[in-house]
Amino acid sequence: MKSGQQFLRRLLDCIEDSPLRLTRKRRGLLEVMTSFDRPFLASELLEKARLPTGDLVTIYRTLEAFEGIGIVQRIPLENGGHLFELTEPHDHHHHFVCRQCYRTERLDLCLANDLEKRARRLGFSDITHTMEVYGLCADCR
Amino acid sequence: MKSGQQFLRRLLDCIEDSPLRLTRKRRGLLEVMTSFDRPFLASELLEKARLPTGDLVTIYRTLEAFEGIGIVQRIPLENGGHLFELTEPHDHHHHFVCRQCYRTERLDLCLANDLEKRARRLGFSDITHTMEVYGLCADCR
DNA sequence: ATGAGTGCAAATAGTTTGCAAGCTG
DNA sequence: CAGCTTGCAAACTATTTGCACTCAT
Repeated sequence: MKSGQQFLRRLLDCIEDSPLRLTRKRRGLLEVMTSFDRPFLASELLEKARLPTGDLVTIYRTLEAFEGIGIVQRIPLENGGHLFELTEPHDHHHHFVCRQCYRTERLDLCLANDLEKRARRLGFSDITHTMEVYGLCADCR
Repeated sequence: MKSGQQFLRRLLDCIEDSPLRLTRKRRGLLEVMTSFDRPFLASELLEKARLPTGDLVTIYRTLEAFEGIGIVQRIPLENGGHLFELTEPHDHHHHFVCRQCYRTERLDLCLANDLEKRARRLGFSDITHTMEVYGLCADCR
């Protein structure tokens, strides 16, 4: 529940400023996403959303579209799956993730600059990076 | 082809010092693994190994077992899959990974201490972390 | 009305599980 | 010779693709 209306408003604006179409479904999904108090699984979003109808495929495509305009960030899990997080546009950051309950804490530390510089020096382009910390949170221990 | 015989010898010793059984199959797989000049996919190992017989299941179980005693490291890929790397025992490190050809470069930078300290402060235990840099290598660009 | 978005069915990729048979210490 | 290992078949999870239909602009 990221501070409510103004946040939602900014995200809606962000979609309208993008080439994406603001459909009823997307409006609905966006609203449901703001109601989570933590990053969520695609399946959790589907479950909580079940708008008129709903399909995991649409969830994935929507998340991908939103990720493309920078309002959704993807958090890789140890098993290959992902958590998704609705964020301020292009607010890149990392997380501590409980491998049991999937609760996360924000990790304010990012080596993007250093890593990209090193990667470029090695001849890489189109550089991205991940950095996640997994553990058992106090509640799950 | 990590410097050959002495390396292989150390790994064999490592297995013998572990609770794992040193079977003919494992000996064979270990040898094939040393013949790679870069981290490999489970399927690549199967293909190159095809010892008398061979099965992906056994590849995965062997990799898991070797990972358990610290001579195999797992490199997560963007799509949820993994590369595997035969290393000196417990030689934890990270990588630059080409998302096209899967060639990797070693990344000598690890925040394990800092990250674990922060995680513990947040109440996490059994802490692990990942940090990978993905890009297109010079050859693939 | 044109093309992006959606639902349904089906496919994929990578990995895991169960169980009977084989081999190692 | 007990029990770790292996093979085979099958299941699974998360995600993707193809195609016809629908809806936003």
